[in-house]
Amino acid sequence: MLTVFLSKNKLIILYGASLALILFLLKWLEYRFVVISHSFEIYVGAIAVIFMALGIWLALKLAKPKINTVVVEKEVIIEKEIIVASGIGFVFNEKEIEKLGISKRELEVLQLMSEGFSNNEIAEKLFVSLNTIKTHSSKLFEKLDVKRRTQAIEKAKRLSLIA
Amino acid sequence: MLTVFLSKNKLIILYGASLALILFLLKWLEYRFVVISHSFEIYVGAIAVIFMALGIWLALKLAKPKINTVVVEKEVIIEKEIIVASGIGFVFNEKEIEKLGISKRELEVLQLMSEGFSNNEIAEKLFVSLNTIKTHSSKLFEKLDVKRRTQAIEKAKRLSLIA
DNA sequence: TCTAAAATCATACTTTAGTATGACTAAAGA
DNA sequence: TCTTTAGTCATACTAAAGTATGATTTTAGA
Repeated sequence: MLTVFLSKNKLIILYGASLALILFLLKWLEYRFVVISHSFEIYVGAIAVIFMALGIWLALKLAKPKINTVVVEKEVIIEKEIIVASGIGFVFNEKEIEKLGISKRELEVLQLMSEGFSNNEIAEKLFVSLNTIKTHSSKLFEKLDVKRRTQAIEKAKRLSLIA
Repeated sequence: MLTVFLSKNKLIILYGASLALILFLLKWLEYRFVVISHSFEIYVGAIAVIFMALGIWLALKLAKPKINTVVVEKEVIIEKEIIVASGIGFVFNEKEIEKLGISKRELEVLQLMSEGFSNNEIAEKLFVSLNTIKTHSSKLFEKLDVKRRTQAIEKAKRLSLIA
């Protein structure tokens, strides 16, 4: 019971502990700096920096962007190409994506590739390392059974995997 | 000139202004609270909260835009215009091709690039050397004002330079 | 709780891609 | 005829892209 609670709220507990630690640290800093004259600004600045960093960290940690793939299965009589050409909207070929076993992250990379971004630029955009993008693209090429990114783009567009 | 600068850096200026405002506010708060005894904690707490909020706001503002791939399914009625538009024939944007000064050979290379062929494969197909293809593609990138073949493909398709 | 898939990153390496520069030829115009 | 342009090719680079392999960490499911 307790262990379940612990594991389930691991993240929250971690945050609480972090906060407590920081508060303790701040209290200590307060007593250290308050005696030294003209250190008030430094103390306040430190707090500002620490909490801003904490805020940024929290936001980035908690606000994980997820791809909302809304599946609406309806009768589609007309072929994709015609729909695209008529500019009504783009229909992702989710069946094919699933069939090929392409993950969300891989799809993101594929999309950015098709927009002309380099691996480095994609890495920056997704806040991951270059190596990660290379790994993603390699797996992508395997799944798509292609050898190059240009081929991947061509095939992905043809199969309506990406816009 | 100045207005262009202002409009281009609107966001950055806004951030700067916000920061200045907050600093001003904090200074005021400092003088208000510092005289009142035992308000030190309140002041520090306020700073912590404000800067944490600022951090969260900043992170959310600057973080990666969520990719919401929403599948929109609409009832599509087949019409003559749509079928015609759907590609019985592709209309090349010859004006743009001429405007950019792209030669026939370069256009051939561009087309093959977009089909996913490597420089080597293109060279074989056109019965020329790899270096020739590299020269063509380099000139092509200059004329298209791009850095990579994937960008070239994206732009060329967007401008209907190729099918 | 245990596990498998997904995502991350690294190191080391090979292969393509792309740049810079210069040279040669053929064709088309002024 | 002279000049320009397109097309060809080479050498020598630098910069990306892609492969192989292994490791770690999340995340989601059974």
